[in-house]
Amino acid sequence: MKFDDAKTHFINNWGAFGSQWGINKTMAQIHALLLITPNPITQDAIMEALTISRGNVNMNVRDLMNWGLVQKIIITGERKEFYSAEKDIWKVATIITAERKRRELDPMLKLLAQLETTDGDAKNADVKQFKQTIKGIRKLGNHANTVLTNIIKAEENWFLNTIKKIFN
Amino acid sequence: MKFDDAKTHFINNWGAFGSQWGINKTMAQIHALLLITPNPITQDAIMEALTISRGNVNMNVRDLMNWGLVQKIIITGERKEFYSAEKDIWKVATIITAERKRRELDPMLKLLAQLETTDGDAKNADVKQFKQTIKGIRKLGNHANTVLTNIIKAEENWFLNTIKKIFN
DNA sequence: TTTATTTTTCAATAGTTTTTGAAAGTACAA
DNA sequence: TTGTACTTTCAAAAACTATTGAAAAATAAA
Repeated sequence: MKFDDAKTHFINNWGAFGSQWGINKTMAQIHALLLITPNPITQDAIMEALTISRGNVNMNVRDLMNWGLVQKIIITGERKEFYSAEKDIWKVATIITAERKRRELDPMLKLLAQLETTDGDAKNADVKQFKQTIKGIRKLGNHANTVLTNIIKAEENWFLNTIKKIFN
Repeated sequence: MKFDDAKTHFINNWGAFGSQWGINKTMAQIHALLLITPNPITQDAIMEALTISRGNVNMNVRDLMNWGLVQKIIITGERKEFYSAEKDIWKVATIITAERKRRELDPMLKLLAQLETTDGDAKNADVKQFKQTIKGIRKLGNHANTVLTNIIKAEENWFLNTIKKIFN
């Protein structure tokens, strides 16, 4: 496959993939573009590469920065602002994992803990099933929480250790 | 919290949660309703419980059946069809994991394998970064693939063993 | 077979999310 | 300070997704 075709394929598929996961298609595409672009680029370059509007770029780049996946780079002598993505895929995965856990799993566990305190006739079949279901989900959720926390920690430690090695 | 409030809370939050994951809100709500309902219920009961249309129920119940999360139950003497959800949360998680892997991860890995064969000047910085990014994602993807496959297998074996125990 | 009941389909409608682009806001340089 | 280059905002429009409900199809009973 020709390089330019491959690039387009990657960006578009990454966008489609993101949609399935509740991530804005354009955000995923911008992320894909920045992942395969070695040097920081401007908002105008993103606009042109993906043929999308200025506002759209601005909004989604901000979101990517909020996720911690993209950084603004100031280049001395340049008036425009440049953007660059974290390129280490394992670090990217850790950031996304940590962020989704914080935004989704943590609130879910909080809700489930609340729901477990529901009162109601313990002999009623509906109440029984409700309590059992909530308990099951909470157990699974707690398990996921432990696993994810460890993954996140392991990666952070690995990253810190790498940094330490570099500066020793 | 009163039982009925808790029920409503659970169903609505599960729906909102599903939306974040690219799952139709109503589908997630129907699933939640069936999870906490001990006995099989009809489409009419779902319509009434969630105040949604007949067509909507029919469509989303079919989707849930395609996922393998819900079964149609025929009760002798009853004209209507009844529906019931798999209640074992670990089994539910396994089904969802297996299905999402099949629908999303597998095609993604296929694409990445293709993209890795891209030709282009190996000294060009853009080509270099592209290849490196694809390679990184593929490695992570393969890792995820291994982990998920093992989780799915472990759960299936556990389930099979349980079945065997019952019939021995 | 005919009739009654239930399920399924799908075009139309409603609702939601994304995108645009022009105007307002900032920051830099002369 | 004023002008210029650039960034951000946000109301309106477009695109996309979900939902309705009535008609068609399927199924079971009479």
